Amino acid sequence: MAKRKVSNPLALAVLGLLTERPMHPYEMSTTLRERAKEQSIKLNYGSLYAVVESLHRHALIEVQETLREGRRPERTIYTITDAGRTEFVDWLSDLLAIPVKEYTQFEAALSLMPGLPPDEVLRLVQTRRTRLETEIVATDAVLADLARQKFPYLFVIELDYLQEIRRAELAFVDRLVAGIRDGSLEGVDVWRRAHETGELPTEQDWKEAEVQLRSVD
Amino acid sequence: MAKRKVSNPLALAVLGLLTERPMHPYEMSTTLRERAKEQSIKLNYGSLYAVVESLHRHALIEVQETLREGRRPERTIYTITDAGRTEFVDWLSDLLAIPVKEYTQFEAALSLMPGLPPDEVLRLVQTRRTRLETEIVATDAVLADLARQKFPYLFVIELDYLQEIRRAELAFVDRLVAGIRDGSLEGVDVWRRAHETGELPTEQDWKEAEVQLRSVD
DNA sequence: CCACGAATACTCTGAATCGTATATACGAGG
DNA sequence: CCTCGTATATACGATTCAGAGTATTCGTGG
Repeated sequence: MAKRKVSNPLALAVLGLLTERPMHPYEMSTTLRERAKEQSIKLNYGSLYAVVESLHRHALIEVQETLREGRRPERTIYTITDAGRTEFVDWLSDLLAIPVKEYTQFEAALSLMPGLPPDEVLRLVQTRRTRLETEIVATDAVLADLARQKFPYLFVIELDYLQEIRRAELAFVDRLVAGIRDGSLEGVDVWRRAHETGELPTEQDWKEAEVQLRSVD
Repeated sequence: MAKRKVSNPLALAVLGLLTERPMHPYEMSTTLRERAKEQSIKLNYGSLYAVVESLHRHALIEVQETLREGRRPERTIYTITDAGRTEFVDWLSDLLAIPVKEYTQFEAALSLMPGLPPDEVLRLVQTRRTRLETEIVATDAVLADLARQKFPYLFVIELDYLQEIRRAELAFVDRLVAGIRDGSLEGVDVWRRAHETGELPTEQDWKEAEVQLRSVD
């Protein structure tokens, strides 16, 4: 997976849009919004204009024309170049075929979780559980509505993916809640005691785990 | 979830470490590495020093002493302040209790997927499937090894979470593969034809879907 | 039919973040 | 003696972000 000149996924979306037809940046942003791609691709003006400029610098897109209606700011309309089309296909293919490690906030939180006492964590993840479930139900309703309207599922498949992931997280959280509650989570006792007495896994313990852990990278 | 003065999760990890004992930045980085937290929290020098400086600016940590051994670069040893301890607990609690939307590359790719023809996508996600499975098996082996050594699962719980998520993705990919292959994926026909004739969902179609989709935000 | 607040259509800025390269010291191994 | 690996950072350009700033146009209630 070679390094890309422009690496923001928003740039991939821009290339995708320009594959359909020429557009100016603001139109890209509204189109993405309309199609709910904002859900899956982070969009903000600052980034959009920067990304477009960068694509232009790297000759993946080019200016078709710039025009002005009334006294509004100029609009610069871009088209995609052949290099751009190639990059789009190549990049998208990579993303589909090669899993890349992503860092989520929750993962970070889990790895620092022992910094809070178990009963506190229990309360917190129970809250998370509730919220997750609410989100899942809401999105399910939307998907059902769309299905009723015969809107092709294919174009909102990323929502379905999201749901699958959320459900998995929900399952994980449920296990965690149960594990803390009934003490079946291996290590809760140590954990609880640590927050009473201050005892934590020693550097020695880590040394012994390190060999295995290293291989995860 | 109020905005934090320092928002990089690496900063949370730094606070966590300084809760245990005073450290200098380089030691933080090696400790995180040793504990495989690098797996779950993105770490690079540039960010680490910047983040420490920022924490310092905001009085969440303070300099304990700076010392020099021989003619090596100086080491600046930091301690956590009361404000820092509070921030740590507060921030970590937030992350555990409140699900936040994260944008993954694969989600972006899925949402742009119709830009490639279905049979190409089939090939690509099959590749992904294989790689995912390999990763899952490898990490399972590591976890099993650690269990055999009686290393407390609690301290690598984030790996277990990762696995759960990966398995969910695998299940999703499997459904996708099957759906394209046997045509049961709603819309494949339209999709395939689009890549032969250029027909895509109209702006009108999107307009109709928009009401529902908007509510997902 | 007009005023004025809301929405539309953009641009700009400063700060945070990233990746990567570099400086420099020291100890160990060949 | 030379080279590597570990130790302890700093430098720096490019990217990314959040949100403020600035015009225009639209919608609506008086």
